[in-house]
Amino acid sequence: MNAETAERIRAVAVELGYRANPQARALSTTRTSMIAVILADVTNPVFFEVVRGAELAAYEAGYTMLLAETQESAERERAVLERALSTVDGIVLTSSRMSDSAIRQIAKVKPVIVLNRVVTGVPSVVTDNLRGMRRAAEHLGELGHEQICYLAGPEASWADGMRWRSLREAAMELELRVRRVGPFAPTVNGGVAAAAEWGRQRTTAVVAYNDQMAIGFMRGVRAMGGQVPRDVSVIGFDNSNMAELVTPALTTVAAPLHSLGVTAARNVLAISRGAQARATEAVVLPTKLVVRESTIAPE
Amino acid sequence: MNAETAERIRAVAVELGYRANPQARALSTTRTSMIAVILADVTNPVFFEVVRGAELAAYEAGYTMLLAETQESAERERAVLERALSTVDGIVLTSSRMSDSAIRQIAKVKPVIVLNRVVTGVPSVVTDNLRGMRRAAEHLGELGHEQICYLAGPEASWADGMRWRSLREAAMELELRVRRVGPFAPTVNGGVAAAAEWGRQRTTAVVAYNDQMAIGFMRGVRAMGGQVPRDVSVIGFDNSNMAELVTPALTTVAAPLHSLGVTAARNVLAISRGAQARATEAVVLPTKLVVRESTIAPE
DNA sequence: GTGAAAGCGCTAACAA
DNA sequence: TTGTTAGCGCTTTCAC
Repeated sequence: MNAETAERIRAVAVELGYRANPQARALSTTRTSMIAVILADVTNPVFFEVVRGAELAAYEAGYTMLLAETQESAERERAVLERALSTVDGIVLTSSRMSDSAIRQIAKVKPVIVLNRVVTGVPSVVTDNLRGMRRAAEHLGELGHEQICYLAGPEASWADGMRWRSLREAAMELELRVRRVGPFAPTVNGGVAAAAEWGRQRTTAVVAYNDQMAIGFMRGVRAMGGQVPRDVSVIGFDNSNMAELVTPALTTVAAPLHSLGVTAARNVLAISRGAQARATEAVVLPTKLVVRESTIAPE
Repeated sequence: MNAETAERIRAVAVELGYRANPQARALSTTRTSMIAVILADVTNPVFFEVVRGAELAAYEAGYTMLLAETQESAERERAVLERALSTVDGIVLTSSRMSDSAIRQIAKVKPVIVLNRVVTGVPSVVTDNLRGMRRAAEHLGELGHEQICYLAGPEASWADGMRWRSLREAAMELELRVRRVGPFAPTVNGGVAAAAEWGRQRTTAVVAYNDQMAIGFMRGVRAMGGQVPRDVSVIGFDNSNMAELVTPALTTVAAPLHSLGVTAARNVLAISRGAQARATEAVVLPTKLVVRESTIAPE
């Protein structure tokens, strides 16, 4: 058949509204052109850009994104994974509640990329927590603060552990004192609770596990009659869209949310197409400190 | 085969990690147990709860949700739909950019539910804009305002048309004066632009197309040296999670975001299972006015 | 290069 | 009831 007739056939096909049946194709090729993104909470602004990035990367590669929310429930995460597993060509796991070994198990069956967490043997994409926290500490140091209180996020969170350790190390080098309160839920309400805790032994500066907590903290301080940044400087983490809408606008470590999503999706696609995963090496994406109104020099 | 052996087989099956292949099943049944949710902008807080509701309803019914973002591009919407169409059992269309007839076309091929828009012949689920706007007008009237400025959203938006008309009617009955400025983009920046426009002929009260615009408006007013609510009362629409985080906290008409998502998903599933769609009747979900700090009596 | 046929893993219709 | 078989619509292999 020559190229011209092929073209004509194609033309008639679209005219007739013919669409290849993806299920039939999938059945013989075992590839569905779909990837799954699993996350704990669609409501968390941190994920917006991640989801958008992943969807964009998928779209560009001709893939469709399937999104499932686990509502922070391990049981639901299993159920969701169970369902998606045989339907997709790869999985992006965000804020998973599962154990490392459970994740490795899944990774044996389908390509998996873990986001913001390191699981040995499974490729991952993470934020550069280390340098992010370092910049936060430097900023505070430059302003003249001498003591920092870290508002910890969820206990089991890999990212929380990294952030706290990074902050502590940076503080040590810069000769700042740090302490840690928590753990708290990584939400606005968690931040409010953290404010109460902080109130019992105040510091002139606070670094929160994430923006949501930082925002809650500011609110808590205000409820206690205090004022940010006059009474306490606060730094968040993520630079979610909330950060600049809040008053005072939040100084925060900007995580590369969009890139995180794009990179994760691309990598999972690459692996599913047979690329050799440089398994052990996590891809580390850079952060940057965004200084806004919530940090000033102490009195 | 008796029930007992059936059970044993089942047991062995899970032990062996057997999973029915969904593609093969879909091929013979023509049902995939997936629904698609199409939206313009994952980043818009209005959709969080909608998406969550839809995902929840899907999950409970044993379905998986496929999410696609159109980035406000009609072309992308087509492409996305093209891809999803033969992969899902039903489609929830949110903030579609397509024409009514294009939507009807799709609805012929697969069950479709339209959200926050009425397309004759296609079942839809909408917010009760009428009573919502009426409550907003009443609230302002009770406070003693006599003139209201409506900050219009996107021109082509069905919801914008409804909201403006509803507000105007309510105002007329309550003997308030209203005018309309815009259209503006339904975003924070759109609201900032609206503030400039409003500044040329001020009113003591403003009702915005949505929360995002209301927030942008407040910011714009502040940038112009004004203060909310002292200089102008403002009411948003949606009660997205931003509304209570902003300072001053935003008075807003709460749209039933979660129910919208749940209802849409359930209905599309029902139709796909053969339920007779009460085609023409849109399901209208109730709103409620949430009074916070951004509205007070005029001076 | 072109065409025919087998088979992907399931469901449903049909015999037994 | 139980067992058998014919497809679902594609891809791929294999013979021509």
